[in-house]
Amino acid sequence: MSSRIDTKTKILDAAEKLFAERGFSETSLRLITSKAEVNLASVNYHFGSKRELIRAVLARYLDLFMPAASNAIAELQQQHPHASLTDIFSALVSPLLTLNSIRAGGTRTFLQLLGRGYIESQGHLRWFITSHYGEHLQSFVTAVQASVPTIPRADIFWRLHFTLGTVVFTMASADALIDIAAADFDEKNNIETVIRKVIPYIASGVAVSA
Amino acid sequence: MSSRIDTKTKILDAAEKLFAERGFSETSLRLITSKAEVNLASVNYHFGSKRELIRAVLARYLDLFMPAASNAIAELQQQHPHASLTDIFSALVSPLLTLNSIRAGGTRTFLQLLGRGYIESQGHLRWFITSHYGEHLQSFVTAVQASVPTIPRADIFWRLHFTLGTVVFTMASADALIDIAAADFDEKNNIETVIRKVIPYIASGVAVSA
DNA sequence: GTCTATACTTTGATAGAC
DNA sequence: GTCTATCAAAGTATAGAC
Repeated sequence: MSSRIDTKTKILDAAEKLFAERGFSETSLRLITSKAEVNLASVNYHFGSKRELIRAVLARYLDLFMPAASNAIAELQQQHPHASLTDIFSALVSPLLTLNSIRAGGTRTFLQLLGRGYIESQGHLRWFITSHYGEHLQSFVTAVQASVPTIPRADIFWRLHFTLGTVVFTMASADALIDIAAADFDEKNNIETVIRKVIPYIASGVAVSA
Repeated sequence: MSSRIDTKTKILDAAEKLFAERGFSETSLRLITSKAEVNLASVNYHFGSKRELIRAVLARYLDLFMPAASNAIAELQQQHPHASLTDIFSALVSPLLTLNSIRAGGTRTFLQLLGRGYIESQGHLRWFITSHYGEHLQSFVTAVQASVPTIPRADIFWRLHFTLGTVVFTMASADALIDIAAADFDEKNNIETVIRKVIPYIASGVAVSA
């Protein structure tokens, strides 16, 4: 019985599925609460607003992914003190794919939500992530800096944001791109093959000598 | 007197300014029509819907930029039959900056609108652009393919979409990034310096041998 | 052909009873 | 914690004036 799950979780589960499928603005609270079989007003009671609900949906994934990611970076640095950029980016793949064991399609859902959220939210999500997961992010940035010591810090700042854009945009439109690649080039892709394609692109861009 | 401008243009001017400042979903039609000093219903009369208005605002820029861009590519290919990827991307800078002569801050406004629109619109804008400006896009893709003949077509497809993500996301958040770079690295940037930073990144990523 | 007044529908949010 | 009722704001649609 789904009624054994508490209301808050029922809302999060329904919202996550609908947000990933339809985007945030196209998903009404009434649709979420009807799918979740809870009362409309319970969203406001448990989360305060739709914006906070979006954050909460993402936080469930970020709370798993961020520590796993910075652990993976730390392990990499222990075993390979001079890890390459490609090594660093590749180290994030396993924590990403682990999300599939939490929920079916977890990796895809998380990256789509992150992509859509990062842009639709007009900077609110950027603030939320940097303030809540700043330490994890910093360990990643430090690892990148160590791997390309000749690149000025300011350049690394810009290029990591270029990289964020590449990843976030690609993941937000991953379904459409996979369909197009299948139709035009007869390629069978999934979220993991797309991740594997993007790593050489971003590693090359971050390391380029201007 | 602003009343000498026709209603359609008054709506487009007001909408463009507000969309670039606040984003699409944060800008109501009532705000647009009150700034434009026209009746609310005139948006529906002239454009049919808010979505169509967004398209029309972008189309004013795309109608200028797309032919200018494909002309610039054609000229480059005549003068440098073996132009590099960096040459090709750099050739787009001048058409972009020309938009500043149409309207103050035209380049910045266009790229922000394109960035925000491309993601918020859930694929509708992708369809609109490829169907209305497909020939111009194709001449660009062909030039890229010629400059990196050893890269498979499918890889170029993916990497050009990675590039689109990089550019679109960066431009959509350009104001915030410029502010952060000023605070953290004492850098003074504007939209042109950001464009100059992104070119080596994307040129390197598209050309990388996987 | 254009424009305006007005009303319809959906949405996020909230107050108050239980 | 949950529910009903209700609100204000937003996108949309239409009838009718000019």
